[in-house]
Amino acid sequence: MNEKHLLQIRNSISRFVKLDDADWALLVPFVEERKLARQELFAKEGKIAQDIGFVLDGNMRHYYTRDGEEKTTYFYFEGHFVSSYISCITQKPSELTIEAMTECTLLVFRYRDMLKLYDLSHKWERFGRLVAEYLAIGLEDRMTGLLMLSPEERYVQLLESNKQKIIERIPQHYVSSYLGITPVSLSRIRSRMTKK
Amino acid sequence: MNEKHLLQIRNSISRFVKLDDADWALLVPFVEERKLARQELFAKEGKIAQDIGFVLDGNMRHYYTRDGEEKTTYFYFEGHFVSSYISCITQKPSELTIEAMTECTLLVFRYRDMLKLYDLSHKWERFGRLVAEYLAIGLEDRMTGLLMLSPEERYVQLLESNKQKIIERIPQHYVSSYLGITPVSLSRIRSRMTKK
DNA sequence: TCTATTTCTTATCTTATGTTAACAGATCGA
DNA sequence: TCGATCTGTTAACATAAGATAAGAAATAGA
Repeated sequence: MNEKHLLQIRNSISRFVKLDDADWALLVPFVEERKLARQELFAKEGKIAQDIGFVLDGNMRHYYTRDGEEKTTYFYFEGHFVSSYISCITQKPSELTIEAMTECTLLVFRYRDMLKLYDLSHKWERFGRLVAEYLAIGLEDRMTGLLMLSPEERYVQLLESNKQKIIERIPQHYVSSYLGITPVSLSRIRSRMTKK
Repeated sequence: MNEKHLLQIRNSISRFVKLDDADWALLVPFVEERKLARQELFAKEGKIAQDIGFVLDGNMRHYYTRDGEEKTTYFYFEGHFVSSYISCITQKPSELTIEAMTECTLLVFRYRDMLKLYDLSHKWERFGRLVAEYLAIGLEDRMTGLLMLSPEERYVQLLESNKQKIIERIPQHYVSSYLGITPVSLSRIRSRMTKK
């Protein structure tokens, strides 16, 4: 196991809770490295998700399928966790699919092992709470944007946010899906904005 | 303190974690009953939220203000918790206001007391995790509806959900706000549907 | 009870979005 | 390298939503 990679995930976890070596040692045995080829899936609609990933390198997206069409609603970049988290915590079949958009390197552990840590350790339980809270904060923010802003305002908000990677590295028809509009409509919004 | 009311909140908490009497005794001293008049506020935009409420009786709504207009995005009914939760956990000023739509009876405790319980007890920490996960599940569901469904489909989904109370007891212009559309547009959707 | 306010519907007009299609340019993979 | 695929733009048309206003019905509160 690559020590440098382990250090990266440890640092990311430490943003939620301060881990001493003993806490950390509880997780390490469960972590393994995994490579995904472009277009390979990390989670699949209809299957109960088991894995939590940490992106060391590459980009991923998740999408829902509706009327045979893929609606991409989230992106994952290096240094962030990736999972069909709702499926993990509910233990119901995932409604979303997670796909590698580029070749990816991940560190992966199983959610059921995380549950063991929750049982073993108050500190890991706290980590679980803080992760869920972090997720809720992001979702709330996203939802209020959808309820209160026009598509054009949402695009401007995305431009002005700290999510430049989405604009820079993601094909536009996925970005439009993220904003809840069609690719054609996003193209028009962009063209209207440059004319001003 | 009304024992019957305490039992109600204890039962609601027990849906997340099984509490023995000792666990329960940790929270009880912090709980007090509060009445709100119609239109009285439970949380206010710009203020850091401190309180977690449990609705014993009455209806509440929360709204965001934008361009001087109130956008109502959530409702609270008897038997459910009410809070500007994001403001509590981030300790940043609330972006939303919570208002009693009818006269309300609540049980209330402070979030900072809940944080004490998190520190004291692994089991209460777990409760915090499960509550945050529950919140995330609800938000994810709401968000995907907004991204993937048309306003009309969202209205149908609401009709078919277990949220009938929203349709039955809430003025239509608040429901339209919850769906992310104008009252006029909701009225048209309803009229289109009855003609079919 | 009576009045003021709130709630809901309907109409008109404007505008943005969805849909479909055509095309050009970029990128991928053999 | 070359052809196939992917990506983004633009156009034309249909449709639905937003804005505004007017009026009817329901409700609240004195």
